[in-house]
Amino acid sequence: MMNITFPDGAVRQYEKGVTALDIAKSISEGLARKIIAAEVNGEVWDATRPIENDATLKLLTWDDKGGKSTFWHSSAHLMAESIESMFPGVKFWVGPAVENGFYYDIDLGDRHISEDDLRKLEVKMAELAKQNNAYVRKAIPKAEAIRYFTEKGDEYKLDLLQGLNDGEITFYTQGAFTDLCRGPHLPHTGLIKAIKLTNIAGAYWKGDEKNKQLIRIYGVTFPSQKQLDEYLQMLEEAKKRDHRKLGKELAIFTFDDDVGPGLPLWLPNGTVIIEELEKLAKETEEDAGYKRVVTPHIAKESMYLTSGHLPYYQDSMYPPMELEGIKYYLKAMNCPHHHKIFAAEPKSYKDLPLRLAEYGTCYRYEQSGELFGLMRVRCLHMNDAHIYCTKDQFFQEFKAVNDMYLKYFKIFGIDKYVMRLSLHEPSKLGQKYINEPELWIETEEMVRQVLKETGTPYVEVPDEGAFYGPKIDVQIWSAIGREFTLATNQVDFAQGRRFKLEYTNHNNEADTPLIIHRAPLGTHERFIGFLLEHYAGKFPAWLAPLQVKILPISDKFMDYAKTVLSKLKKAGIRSEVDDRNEKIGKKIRDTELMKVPYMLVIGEKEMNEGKVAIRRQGKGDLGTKDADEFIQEVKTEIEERREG
RNA sequence: GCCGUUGUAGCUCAGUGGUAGAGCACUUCCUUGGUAAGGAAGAGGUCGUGAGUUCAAUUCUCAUCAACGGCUCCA
Repeated sequence: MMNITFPDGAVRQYEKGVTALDIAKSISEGLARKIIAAEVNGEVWDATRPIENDATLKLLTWDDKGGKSTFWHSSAHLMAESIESMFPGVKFWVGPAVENGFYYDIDLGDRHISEDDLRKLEVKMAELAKQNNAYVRKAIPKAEAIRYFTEKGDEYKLDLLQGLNDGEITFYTQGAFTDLCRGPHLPHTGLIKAIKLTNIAGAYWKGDEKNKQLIRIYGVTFPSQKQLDEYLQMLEEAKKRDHRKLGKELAIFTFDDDVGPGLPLWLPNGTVIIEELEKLAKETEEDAGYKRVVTPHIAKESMYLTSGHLPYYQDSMYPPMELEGIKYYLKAMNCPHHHKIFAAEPKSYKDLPLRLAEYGTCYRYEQSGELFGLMRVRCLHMNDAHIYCTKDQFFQEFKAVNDMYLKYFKIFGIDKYVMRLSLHEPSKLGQKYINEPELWIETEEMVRQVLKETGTPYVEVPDEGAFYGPKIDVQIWSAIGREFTLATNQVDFAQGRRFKLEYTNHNNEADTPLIIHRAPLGTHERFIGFLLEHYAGKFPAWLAPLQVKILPISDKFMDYAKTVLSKLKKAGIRSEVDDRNEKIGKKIRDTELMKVPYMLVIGEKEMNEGKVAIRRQGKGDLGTKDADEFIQEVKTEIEERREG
């Protein structure tokens, strides 16, 4: 007998060789039917794998994270089985579970696969699932495994085997399909009740674009049709707040074929938002001791050679224009221009920290397939600034930037993000990263200290730094689940030297400043794209393109409506009168759909009493108020940038 | 850039080898109506672009451009 300890601390005795599924059955049949896998001593195991020694045990169902990923990984095997039956002789790479489902990477040889094939595969999978085939685990000696896949002619699995040690290799078989796999898996295929293959994509082998491209098929499965339906419903809901859809509906931005891909045109409504954001940035930066500067959109090649950007960035810069033998590039970043401003006049330690800010327009030639609405564009307006400081000032300055981030996030109510400390990768010094090993380690530690001492939660990620230093990125997710960097705060110990930036220190010696690059509001493009989704288009009054819409019940009240309008305008509130010949219900509906924060319904009663009937978007009728009182309240709400 | 899908009116989308339709939006008229769609009439498209097959192409084929879903990449 052996002791099995459960999550609640209870200990029960079982025969050696018992499985988690047996244990579940001993508790209840209902539970046993739901078991997907088990955590044995903290490791996820097959529910059907015998337990031979004392262990802690947690039974995993669909509701556990480990349960879902096991379910989806097993689904990937089931999909592979149906693919192999439809396309005999295909070769498989890997088929992991992902955040929402699973995929399998496949080499189809010369064959093609279409959306229609996915529907056929779904049918085949459902048919195979119904056979309730067990997933059978088998330990295999390495030599035998190599023999198996050599006979099968599958070089991908042989490549995988190279990295594995003899004694740790297992095969899993369900039905007619056998795969090299660490597991774990479901007890049997019958648990997979609802199947949706979502899309076909190309994926480079081992994620390297120099390698052959495999076909990746994504899918998602559930233990019941109801859960699949709910999931698909949720995806539909998410699409409703996609910034590309809202951007069109609310007339925020547009693209035009003649202007070019990735070059957004900001419509009047979007421009209002841009200007409000710039106003916020300018106020905040003024308070924080920044100086504003303005720089040209182009510069000579020599500057980007000095900065070192050219060898790293050339592929994502628009090609140069050449005049009189000199190459000019559209700027892809503002830093070098700002460095030149620093260098324009001799500096003393008394001038530091020097903080230069600009909403800089940059152009980056992103690959066509990478463009994505406003989130990934080729023309961007960056909330940029560079802080030049001494090493002694660094902590204070970096912390102040961090505080500015948090202040902004509070204003916008941004709470779903991850701060990511991006570090260098020592093996790539001199290639992806500037070859200054000591400085990397030193500055990375300083940044880490700021995060720790300010109690900012963060994750560390190697091999994500900028080429000139470590950085903190703020990661967010779009409505459809794609991850983006919203804002960035970077250390730069390289460009100061490259540009020979110097200041005279206390000892009358020349010294090189440290540089902080920071963009708390990222770019207008990505930030507004994010805000559209964050607010689902319902901007707080201070950001709303139109803040108040006056809705006269009939044109008899038009004169009074115009009186109210002129008062609103005088108070600096963006407002309009709906003077269309429509019924009030229609005017309200249209204004609600345009997500205007305040509607003023005006009829005979309001006109006679000098009042306005207030309706708040999404909240309905708020009753009547004296017109002047309403104006004062809205004005305050806007000035305080309240969320509403 | 690569793999896959799509491209019809301002928007959302039907449809067809014999040069096109709906709803909303728009214009005009009727209606002056109190908190999410009043009624009628009208106007609007060389069916993304270029070539090919055909007596005939928006429809079939190819190329190209753009968008979308991924990969790679990134603020």
